[in-house]
Amino acid sequence: MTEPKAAERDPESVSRFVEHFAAQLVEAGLPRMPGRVFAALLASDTGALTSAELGEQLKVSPAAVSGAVRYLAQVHMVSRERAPGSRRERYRVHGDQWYEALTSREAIIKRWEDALREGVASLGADTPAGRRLTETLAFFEFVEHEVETMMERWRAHRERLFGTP
Amino acid sequence: MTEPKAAERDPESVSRFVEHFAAQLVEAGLPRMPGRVFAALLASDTGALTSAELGEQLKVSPAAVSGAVRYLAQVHMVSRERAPGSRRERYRVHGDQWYEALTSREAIIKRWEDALREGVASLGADTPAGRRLTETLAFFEFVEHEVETMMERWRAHRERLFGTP
DNA sequence: TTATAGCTTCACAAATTTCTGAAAGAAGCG
DNA sequence: CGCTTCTTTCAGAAATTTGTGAAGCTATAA
Repeated sequence: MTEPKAAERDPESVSRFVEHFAAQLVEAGLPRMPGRVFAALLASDTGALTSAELGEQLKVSPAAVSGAVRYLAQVHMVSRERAPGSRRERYRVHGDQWYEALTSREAIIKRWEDALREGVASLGADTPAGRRLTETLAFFEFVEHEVETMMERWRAHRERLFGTP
Repeated sequence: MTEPKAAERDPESVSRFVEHFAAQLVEAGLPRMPGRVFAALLASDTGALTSAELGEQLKVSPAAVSGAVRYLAQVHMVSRERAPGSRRERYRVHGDQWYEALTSREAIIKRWEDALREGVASLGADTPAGRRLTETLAFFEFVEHEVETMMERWRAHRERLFGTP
């Protein structure tokens, strides 16, 4: 073989996946750079990369990485950690953590509900439009609760599939 | 009273709700104009409006309405109907229909799954990264199924709340 | 303490997205 | 059959979003 023993990871393959998956995330509403950063983390072996590594792999400036990571941390899709005694920050995707972030999106649902309640109040609960908004509100409240129990079921299901984490 | 007997709907209140709710939709990833159009339909008494009505209420050109509606129809959030014998098109938000559109987003999930499968294949199922992707894939497959059953539960729940549709 | 590696912030340039006006295309109606 | 009314398409203007380079901060290390 001409290949060195380790480092089986073909950067090209990795990149192809990263860009492709990122594209899907973007289509689902995530801004581009956060999408790429997240995909890169997901495809990394350790599940964590430093700012520099991300910048190099994605061919973007430190500033871009910084912005993307800030976004991802804000929506709880990654966590930042700092190896004690190094000013290198590393960003990690925590399996569970981001499923929660993705599915719950609690904040968003809550805000929808608020907007709907406001609408019902100002249009009148006994008008046709008010009734429609009321039903929509009920739907979101239902979903909110369902998602919670779904995540419990997921944890059980996962353990069954992959063994206790 | 100085108010005429009907038409209790204060255009100002309606507009306030429309813009506020649309803003939430936008934040969740919907393009702006589709968001506004959808909110306007949701807040209408009949649940359906014509192109002209939408354009007037939102103060936008027919072209903008056309584009927005095309988008919404494509993702099944509204349906178009044409009163027989009029070239006026009207757009309707069908309660159930759009919940499904919102939650299922089948196409999107499917594409995520495809991208993940591709990643597992090219990174190797027995690498750490491959294992992470495999688990993520399992999560989506799980969610896909759960959403389906959730919608069944919703229909039951709704009937309990509002009576048979 | 000072030097320095590394992250962040900011102003601006580039690319993308979004809306409009104008013209072209359907479909009922006389 | 043409007229009229409505919708769609298209090119371009306007606004927004994204990413960069450079300067500024912070905290480790010497």
